[in-house]
Amino acid sequence: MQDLLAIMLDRLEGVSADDRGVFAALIGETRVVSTGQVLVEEGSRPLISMILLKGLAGRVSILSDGGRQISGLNVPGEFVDLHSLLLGKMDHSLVALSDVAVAAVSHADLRRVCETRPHLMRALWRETVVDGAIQREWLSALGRRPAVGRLAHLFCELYMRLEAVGLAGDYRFDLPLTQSDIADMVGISSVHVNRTLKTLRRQRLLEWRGGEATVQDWRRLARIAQFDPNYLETRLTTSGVKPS
Amino acid sequence: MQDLLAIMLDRLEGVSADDRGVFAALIGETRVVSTGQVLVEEGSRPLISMILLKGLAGRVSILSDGGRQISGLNVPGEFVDLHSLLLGKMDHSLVALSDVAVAAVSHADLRRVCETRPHLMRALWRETVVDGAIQREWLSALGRRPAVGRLAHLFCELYMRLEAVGLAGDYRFDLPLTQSDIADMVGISSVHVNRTLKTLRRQRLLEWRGGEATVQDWRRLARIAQFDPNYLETRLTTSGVKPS
DNA sequence: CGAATTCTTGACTAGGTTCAACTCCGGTGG
DNA sequence: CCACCGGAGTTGAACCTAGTCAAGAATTCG
Repeated sequence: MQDLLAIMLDRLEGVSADDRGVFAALIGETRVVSTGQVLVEEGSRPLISMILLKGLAGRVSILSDGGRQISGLNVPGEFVDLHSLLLGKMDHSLVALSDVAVAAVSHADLRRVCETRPHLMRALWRETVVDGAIQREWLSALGRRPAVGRLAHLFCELYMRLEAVGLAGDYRFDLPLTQSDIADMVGISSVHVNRTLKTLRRQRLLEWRGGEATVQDWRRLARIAQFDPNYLETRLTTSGVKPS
Repeated sequence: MQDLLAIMLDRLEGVSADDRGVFAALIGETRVVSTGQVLVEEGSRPLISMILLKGLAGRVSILSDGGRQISGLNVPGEFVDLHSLLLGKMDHSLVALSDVAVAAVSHADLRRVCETRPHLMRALWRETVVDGAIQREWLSALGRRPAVGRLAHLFCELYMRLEAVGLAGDYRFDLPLTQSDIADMVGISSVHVNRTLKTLRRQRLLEWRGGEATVQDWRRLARIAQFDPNYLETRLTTSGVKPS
């Protein structure tokens, strides 16, 4: 968990060791939250932002007809709600999709430090912008890919993001979510997620059982997904090997 | 067009008159671009960012199967590609969806000014974050709303965004796009856009002909859209009346 | 005025939803 | 230790929303 903080710090681009130290000193208490709990409530006005150290957190919007959309997923080493530093009210909730650990940074501290450390501010800005790039890719998935493509794409993306922080390798990673969670990310029904996973399994592209996912054929999976890692590359510069 | 620059400057939050002046001085030549032309190419590494002064610009991603997704739309008074200041390669293209005018700001200038003017940098950061909030809302639309809801939502959003910069009022606004453009924004086929618009027209909720849109019944349209303006509010503080 | 988009509509198809039942699993308490 | 419980996963059948293909009407543009 501590190494994830290190990875996160390491990823801040163009920040001097000095600035990095100052930022590291702002990171507060670690909090552990269990599956299903709300980290930040829609409509609230947070005074802190959180760095995810363990588990998976999702951005959840509830529509007025009861529909649930998960508009983003965070993996360890990422800020979950850095944007709340700039925005007033939260336009969505943040929910622990698995058991989670987070570290808090107060907005007051962040603001103060940003005043005098432009490179640090820039690096934080960049984090939110990378987030945006991922969101755009999700938009293309929801708008223009069929169910198989959406699932395939999600698994490709998750593999690369987790691999970049050392939580995946050898085409395997933990994914302690329910099929309903996935359904709400890719915008299809949970029943259809189930059926679609079955076809991926039958084609020996992807296994996902007991919370562990295995990509059996990256090449073909990426093709079905129309996966182009370009949008992630920016964040993967610290990473080692990437799948081809 | 000049007033749009003024509006844009005015919207930068928490920026002193001094900083505002410095920023205004960076704004360069105006360029006019006609419908369908590419403003920024996917894969390029821009050295400038552009402020939209007139017309509509779209973020366009082309999938490897030829599908087109428009993952965002800019209205006058917004930066179209401010995020390119932080990211390396463009992960999508920017296209003039109508005849357009843009003003350029060089990245070198922006970087220089950001070094010494944290409040200005913060305001720019905020612009990109508001952009992200809109993207999230689009995600919910694509993931969890049926075709009518998506169209209704898009028209509600556009009305409010245009109204905020004085380009809409009295429930009318110019929308010089094709039905295909809309189709690629909301992730349905253009044929279905056509049919869906027809039902909205028949229900006397929305008219859109000859490039001009009229919301005939805001209340009901917003209900169908499950439109909650919360996510835009942040940007509407400068605006006058808002629809109820 | 002619050509090219764009819009409109119909008929058919396909992908995904819904509802409902049944299974599988981990946990919990008797 | 086992019986029970609840949540998650699996499957089938009927239905429906939206996609595709194709052709004709209406606009726009040169």
